[in-house]
Amino acid sequence: MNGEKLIVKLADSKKRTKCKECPLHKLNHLREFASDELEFMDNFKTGELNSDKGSTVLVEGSHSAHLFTILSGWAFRYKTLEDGRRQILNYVMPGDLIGLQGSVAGEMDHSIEALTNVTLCVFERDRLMELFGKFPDLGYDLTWIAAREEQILDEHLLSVGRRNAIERIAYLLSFLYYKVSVLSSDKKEQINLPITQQHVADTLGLSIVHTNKTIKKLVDKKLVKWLDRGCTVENVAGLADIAAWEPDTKKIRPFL
Amino acid sequence: MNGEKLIVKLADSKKRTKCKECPLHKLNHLREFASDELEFMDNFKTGELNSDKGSTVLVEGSHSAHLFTILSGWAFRYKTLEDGRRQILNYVMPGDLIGLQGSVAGEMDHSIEALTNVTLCVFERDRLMELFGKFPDLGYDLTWIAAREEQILDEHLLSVGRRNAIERIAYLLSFLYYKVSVLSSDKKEQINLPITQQHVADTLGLSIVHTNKTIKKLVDKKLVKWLDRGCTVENVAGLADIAAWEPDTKKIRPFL
DNA sequence: CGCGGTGTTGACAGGCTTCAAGCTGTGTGG
DNA sequence: CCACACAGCTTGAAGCCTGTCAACACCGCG
Repeated sequence: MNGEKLIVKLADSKKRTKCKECPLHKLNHLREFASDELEFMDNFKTGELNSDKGSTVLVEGSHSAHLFTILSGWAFRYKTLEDGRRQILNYVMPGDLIGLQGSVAGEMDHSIEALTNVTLCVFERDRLMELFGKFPDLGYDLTWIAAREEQILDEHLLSVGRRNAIERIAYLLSFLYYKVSVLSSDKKEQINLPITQQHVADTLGLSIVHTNKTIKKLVDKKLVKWLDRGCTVENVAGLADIAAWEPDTKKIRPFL
Repeated sequence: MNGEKLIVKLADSKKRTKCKECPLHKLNHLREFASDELEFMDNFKTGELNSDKGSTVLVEGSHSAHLFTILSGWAFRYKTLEDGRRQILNYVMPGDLIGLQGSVAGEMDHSIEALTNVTLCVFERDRLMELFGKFPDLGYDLTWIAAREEQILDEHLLSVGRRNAIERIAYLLSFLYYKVSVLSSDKKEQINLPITQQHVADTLGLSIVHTNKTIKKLVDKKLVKWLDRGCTVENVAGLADIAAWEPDTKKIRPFL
């Protein structure tokens, strides 16, 4: 459990990037916008937000009036029990939407913490109905996004419920590898995951000690390397094999 | 794991209930439809389907062209690993929607099995875009439903990842209790859950033996009774207390 | 320099799984 | 009407996977 800072600052509004110039559009796994959609989004967007590494972006129980899309950086969603036991639910990175539950259910039932410095795109939830009314395609995309998140949670639940320690870790690392890999255009580049072993443990329902010893087995098999505060995947296929898991290869996905 | 029958039969079309006369509207936790919405839904609905207890309603990997709402009966969503280990993801009962993932992602990534005899309402997924176009409110509801399911999966993941055996079982039984309780108007009636200990084990990532021994502890504390193929909850508050869980008390929810 | 976050390792305990056997009730067929 | 099979529930024993406790090494940082 990290010492939780609540440092969230509004970015200089002058630095606000126009949706038209959104760097995420360069990524070829995200669907294209029609020009009127883009115009609406630019208006729907009310600003940007920066969160420092380690800070809490959204707190469980808050009544946030916002929706966010990650522009840069990593974060993770998590819940805790009264006595402090923490369960990481999923990881979010550029192009991912957060806060939909708060917008729809009225209250966040999980928190979000920044793994690295993070820049967020802020949307007004009050205008969500307008989005559904004027741009049915975007409304459909929102449902798509929610259903996709559900699919991922299904897979995580299968892992935590039925895979053993080494299978779980192999699953998580290959899952994250594939999730990040679509974000970098340079395929040669080594992919580094900015997580600690504590994060792995809290994602998979394991203790930190056992996680450490199990990761060591994967390192010995030369499937991954563990560096300071992070790991690099050396053999994804080997990992996916241990986990008996195959990634979703569908390319294009919607985003807001 | 049950011997899987694949008996799914189309109900006699004469028996089709009009959406206007849908028995689910009597339930006061479901939101009301506007009359034009109701008319559209009646048209959107293409028929009804009956599934026998124990049969598989939807199979992982299938490209179903349908969406379903449960009219009566219980079922559960699950995934399996190659070697047969099974993880139950969630339970569905009257008013719940299934098949959204198949509609949105193109392919089901989990299966659904009937716990009791089940009657389903069938919708054409081809007309989903029409729904979003003509009835933004219904589109919003769909997103709401998907986000709500996500919320439940978050809670399950927390349980399986971080709660111990007795907490997990206490959580699951009180969760199911609250989920069913809104369905019966008669509050005095004892609530019976038509699941076996094997289902409990497969939902919570436990072995059947340990599940049995842990349930015995709850029975000894007079929190539940276990009957033949099912259990009755005697003290929900006691269960929720063990699990350190509080149910979502929000009343009204959308449905299709 | 000292401190806190992170990773590493060993010893030990215990929660949970596996194996195995038996019990009960229900349904089916001769 | 009884034999038999089968599904679900119980119970005991043995052992492993995983958690807890404890100590230490490393490193960046105030």
